[in-house]
Amino acid sequence: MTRAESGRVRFPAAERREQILAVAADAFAVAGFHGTSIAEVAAKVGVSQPGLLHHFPSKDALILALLQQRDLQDEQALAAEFAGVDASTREWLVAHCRRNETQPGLVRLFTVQSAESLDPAHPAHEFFRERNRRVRGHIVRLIERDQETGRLPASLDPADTAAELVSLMNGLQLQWLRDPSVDMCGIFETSMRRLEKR
Amino acid sequence: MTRAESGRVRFPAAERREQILAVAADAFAVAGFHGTSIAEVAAKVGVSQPGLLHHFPSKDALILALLQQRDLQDEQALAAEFAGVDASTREWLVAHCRRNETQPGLVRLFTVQSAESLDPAHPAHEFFRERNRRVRGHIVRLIERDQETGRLPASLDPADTAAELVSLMNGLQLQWLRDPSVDMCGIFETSMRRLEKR
DNA sequence: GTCTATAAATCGATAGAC
DNA sequence: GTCTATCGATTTATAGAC
Repeated sequence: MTRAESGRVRFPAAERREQILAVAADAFAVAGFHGTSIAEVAAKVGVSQPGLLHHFPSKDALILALLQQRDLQDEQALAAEFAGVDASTREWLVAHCRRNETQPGLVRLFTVQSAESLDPAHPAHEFFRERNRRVRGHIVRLIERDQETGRLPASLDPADTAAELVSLMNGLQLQWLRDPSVDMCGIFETSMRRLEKR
Repeated sequence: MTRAESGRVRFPAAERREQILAVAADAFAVAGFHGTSIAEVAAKVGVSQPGLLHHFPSKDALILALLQQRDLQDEQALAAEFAGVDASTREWLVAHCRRNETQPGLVRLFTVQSAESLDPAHPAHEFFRERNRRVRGHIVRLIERDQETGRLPASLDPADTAAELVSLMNGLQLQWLRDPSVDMCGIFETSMRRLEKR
């Protein structure tokens, strides 16, 4: 294995990018950013390491593109599912959870990277800061609307409750990844119904 | 900087070990296992890299010793605080939280390593599996005792509730590390009081 | 679009002197 | 208990050919 044919199996750039992102998603989800080498990703894709860097200029650019793409995809998929539906906070979050239950790889990617990115030197540090801000803001609005319609008690502090719900969801994901027998969404829904009771 | 004096500033083994563990705790908490090099830890301690490896035979041994020591220390400190006290689940867990609030470095170490150790190849994979099992088991017993004394509703499922409380605590830690303005323990206590009602 | 070749740095770990 | 020296493997990234 050295030369013979070289530059074999060419793909359109867009397609090759998707292949790389798919393999990188698994790798970063399992071993984290520093535990994954782009050479290892390239090998699994079936391309040389410089071949990979032709599509993504650096390792930092790769993981950032990966997280942004997957986050956007997931957000849009769920938004489409709830287009025009007047869902309660519980319905919306439980649906999100059920969706997560079908894609453990994606959950693991974001759980691992979320913790790793606490480091200001991590390439996705700002990405996760902003993402967290956005998610909490969204939930705050859901809660406030539920309070107006009486679906949630007015006594709840929207900001604190949003922080609690995000925390519970993130923590349950970690528990579930470590032990899949944990009823992630069942426990979350039980907790949300307790919130609804006066 | 080369030779001149060499082997300077000797320390008793026990003391040097503690110095190494202290520096390693910060490093692994910030950059994770793969993001930290033992040479970097050694330099901050003021010892050569082989000098460090004299006290811990490998990088794996270092982080494992670190996690076990810190976990044991923390567990004993809190156990001493509650010696002979008949604390409720809420009191016990909130006290744990308040203690955590005073040591963000330790919280960060365990939060980051907990996620990173989802990888079966991580040196602390089994450590965190076992630790999680133990912690949840302990909380299950606290809940069952509170149910017997009527401090918690008998309708709660102890195992699911323990998983929920551990998840909420872990998730809040992540939120708090990312944004220290989050009222980690206040939110946790509010959630626990909601559990007690009804 | 993909490769080979290689640079330049860093990694964990060992050997052996003091 | 600590060091220097060094091995061997691995890392990200670039240069340049096809």
